[in-house]
Amino acid sequence: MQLLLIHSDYIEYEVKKSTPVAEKIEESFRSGRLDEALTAFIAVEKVDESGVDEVINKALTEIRNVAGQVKAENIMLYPYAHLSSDLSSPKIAVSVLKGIEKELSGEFNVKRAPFGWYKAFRISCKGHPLSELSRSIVPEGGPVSCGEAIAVTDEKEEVVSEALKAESTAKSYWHILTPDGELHSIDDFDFKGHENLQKFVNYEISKQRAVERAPPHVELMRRLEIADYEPGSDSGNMRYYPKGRLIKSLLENFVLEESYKVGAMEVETPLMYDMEHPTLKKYLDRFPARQYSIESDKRHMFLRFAACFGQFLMNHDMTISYKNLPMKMIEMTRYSFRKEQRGELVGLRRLRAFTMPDMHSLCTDMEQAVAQFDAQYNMCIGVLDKVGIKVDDFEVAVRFTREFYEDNRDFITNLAKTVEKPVLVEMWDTRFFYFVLKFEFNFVDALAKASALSTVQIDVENAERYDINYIDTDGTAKKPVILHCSPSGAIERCIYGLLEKEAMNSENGGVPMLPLWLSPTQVRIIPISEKHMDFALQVAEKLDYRVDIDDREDTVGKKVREAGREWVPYVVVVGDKEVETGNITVTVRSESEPNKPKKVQMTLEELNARIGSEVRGMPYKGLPLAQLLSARPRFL
RNA sequence: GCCUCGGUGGCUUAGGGGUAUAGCGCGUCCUUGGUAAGGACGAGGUCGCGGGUUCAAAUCCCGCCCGAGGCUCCA
Repeated sequence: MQLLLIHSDYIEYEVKKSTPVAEKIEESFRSGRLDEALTAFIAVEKVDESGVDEVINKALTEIRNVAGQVKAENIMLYPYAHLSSDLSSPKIAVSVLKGIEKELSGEFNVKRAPFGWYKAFRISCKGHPLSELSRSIVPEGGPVSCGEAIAVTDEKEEVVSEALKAESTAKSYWHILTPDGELHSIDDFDFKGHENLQKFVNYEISKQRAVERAPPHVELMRRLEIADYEPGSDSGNMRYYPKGRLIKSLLENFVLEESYKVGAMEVETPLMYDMEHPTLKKYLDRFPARQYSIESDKRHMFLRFAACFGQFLMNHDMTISYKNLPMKMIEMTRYSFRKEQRGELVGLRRLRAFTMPDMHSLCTDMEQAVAQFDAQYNMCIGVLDKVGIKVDDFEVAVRFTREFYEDNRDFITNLAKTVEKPVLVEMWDTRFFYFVLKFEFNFVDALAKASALSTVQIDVENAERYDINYIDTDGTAKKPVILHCSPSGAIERCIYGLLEKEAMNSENGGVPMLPLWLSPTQVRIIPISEKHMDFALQVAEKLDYRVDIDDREDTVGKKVREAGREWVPYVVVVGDKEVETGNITVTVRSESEPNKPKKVQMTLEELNARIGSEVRGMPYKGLPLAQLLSARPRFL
């Protein structure tokens, strides 16, 4: 069903001429008018025939919902065939319209325009934000658009699909699940000791999102010369300075390495796709709004918003045996593009072009998929932990259908046990999305805003849609269950999380810094005067990590201050004393307090060993900028 | 789409009918300094764009563009 809702000052109609399918009407029915009315233009479609009652119920939910929001007491039901090119039989259509009319007539003043007549009508749309809305309603089990294919591993409101439309009609049951397996209602749950979860719940359910200042990471990303807005591009497309590029690159490599460890094959797929491709066309014809589109000669392309497209199309062409399953594929999408609305973009939190690891696992059946889900849940915890975002820094949301829960109760409980804290649960009576089970780890920032990082979903639809098969033991082709997984979430969002975390740390009287393996400068050497430069160079030579030298003509005090502002983890001042002994005094940022630097005497070997043990197993790259600070340009 | 605020040298910013502050940064020089900003001098701006009012507009008025935040919305 296609539903177009117009909140109007008035709507009036008058029948002109009957069509062959016209319903018989009384004289009084030939014209009608309602003032201050919500008009529902309705086209009943072929697919609705498979679930008439359900479609009626969904339509009622929509209409009641909107009528409530705009405070309309009068409702005009107006059959409007032109909203769809695939109409139901007239008989069904009339029964649906009458069904809706009957249900609404108790609560509202309802009129229904006659079906099957050419009618003249006049309407005066109010023009406020809620005054014009359209909805598509599809019965469960009916064909759905291929759009869910592109569904997303990044965050809930970006899940792209028919399912999203259905979301407004989907009834969500919210709970808090504690590690003991108890499902608590949100209202009764005592959030003492779980303040972040409270914030997350407020954000997610109560939609408390107002905030009075810019997020702290925006200033930090610029001051630390990580990333910046690029006025020459579209909003939400950032530029990354050398330090930011280093951090991103290390994070990207790290997530890829972790994926290789669990057996994922890295692939690369195109950034743009043809809108006319048969598998994608239907979806894109219907919902052209959210992606960048590109005219290329005569072809009309769009930019991907995840790697699902490319990988599923690749899977479709592959020959896959049950012996190959579970089969994992990953791509570090640089970039995924989503044309988010202007006002939704913020710093590194929400972008229009972002880097997201997107891994898909093909599994033989639900049992294997659930086992994989469990393994990947734990993998995601480990990945974020090493990135520097600990279990305490995020809140877990688990979303599933009631049916899945009843079949897998212990499994779900175990998810809360694993993180040893209560998690937010969203449960649906019926499956509106392409997945039956999903989790996300949500970072709650300095302003109590939540955003999803890692996520895994069990997808039970797209193997069918993309016609992806594997050959089972008996020689027949079967459809796999597919897991979507973003082990870390968007890379930019990890950086945002780290910066926000340190901003909070700083506000609480801590000394902010990035994890050592991500710090652009790991050791800063400050020679006291020019005559100590030789020694400084020797020290730099003997250290194995990213070491730079502040050789600028400034006072020692100023250089120390600047090293602090850059969050340099180890600062070494060298002068006559060091030249004499050959040993160094190191200011250790991680053990310092504001205005109370922690200084430790050590040898170069000891410093090397100390850094080595802290960054063991993590990716490494050399300095992203000149070693001598005097040779570095300023980026802002 | 709506609301608020903003657009002045590379950055941050003051001011506001008579073409303009200051700090940082940058350059030159002095200082060769031991853990959170040493000093002096200098270069650098048609005050977002277009129109209007005026003897005179960066300043007032109108329109537009761009940015930040919020709201709303979001296949």
